[in-house]
Amino acid sequence: MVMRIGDLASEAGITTRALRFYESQGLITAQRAPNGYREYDEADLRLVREIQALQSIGFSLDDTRPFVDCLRAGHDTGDSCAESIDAYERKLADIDACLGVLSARRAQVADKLERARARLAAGCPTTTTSTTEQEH
Amino acid sequence: MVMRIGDLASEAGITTRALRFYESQGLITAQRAPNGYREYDEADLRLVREIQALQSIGFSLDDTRPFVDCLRAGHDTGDSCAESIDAYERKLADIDACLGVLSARRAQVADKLERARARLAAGCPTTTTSTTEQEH
DNA sequence: GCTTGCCCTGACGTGAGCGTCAAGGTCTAC
DNA sequence: GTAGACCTTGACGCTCACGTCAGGGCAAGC
Repeated sequence: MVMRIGDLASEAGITTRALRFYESQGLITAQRAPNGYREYDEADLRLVREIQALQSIGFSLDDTRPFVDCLRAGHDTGDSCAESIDAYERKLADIDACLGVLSARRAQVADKLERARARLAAGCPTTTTSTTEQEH
Repeated sequence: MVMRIGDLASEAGITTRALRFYESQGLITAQRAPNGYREYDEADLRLVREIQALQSIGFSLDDTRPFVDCLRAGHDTGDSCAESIDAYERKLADIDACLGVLSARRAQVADKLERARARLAAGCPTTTTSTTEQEH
């Protein structure tokens, strides 16, 4: 089942521009028809779907490389290779690090918000003009 | 205490380029000496410190605007104004949304990792060549 | 006068993942 | 033969917060 770039794009729910970009990044390749048109098959569709699935859970295109390589090496799933497992672990570590940073930030922002609200509720003066002037 | 851009930069632990950028974004302003040099005072240092503090907890430069405006309006702290409180709340919501997405991703990646490992440990064939061939 | 060190503006580069022209070739149907 | 739908490459645009030149002015010490 030979597809042209537009066919593959609509099958995968992606743009042709994205497909050409993946090719420029070495993630996918294409046969060429005599007229220069790119030609793809189901294996390519699988690759693109793998890329999409990984992207949707936070993988960058570069992160998907081991999975793509694994599939292209003939494995049934992109994560049947040790490199893919490693990539999962690294991503998990990245996410955990990110979660840690975000949680810390959340706490700081929540704290600042609470204090600011408290000051507001207490009617604290927000400008340091002299008190005697204010009472005049 | 008049400072030139290099002085303010080293006081704030920032680059002169960053200061000029803040100015280009309308966050800070500077007096000009007759020779064209920018001149700053302690109030400007406060502004920059506020910007830095907010940046460090995840605020974009644009997000810091209400705080900067609040300080410039004469308030003692950048978060003495209602707009700043709003900004805190929006940021908190952003962070929570981000935390939600990240947690979901974490779960998905962890799940995929676990399954992939299980397949590996179970010695599942990773390529679908015919079984008879494999047993030959 | 010359070096040194500060300052100025303007403008391009960075990274990610494409979007969006521009200018053209190809194939099919009418 | 021509309209329309597809394809090609190339190149700039976008976000963000600056980094990093390039090319030049200003001020002080020797």
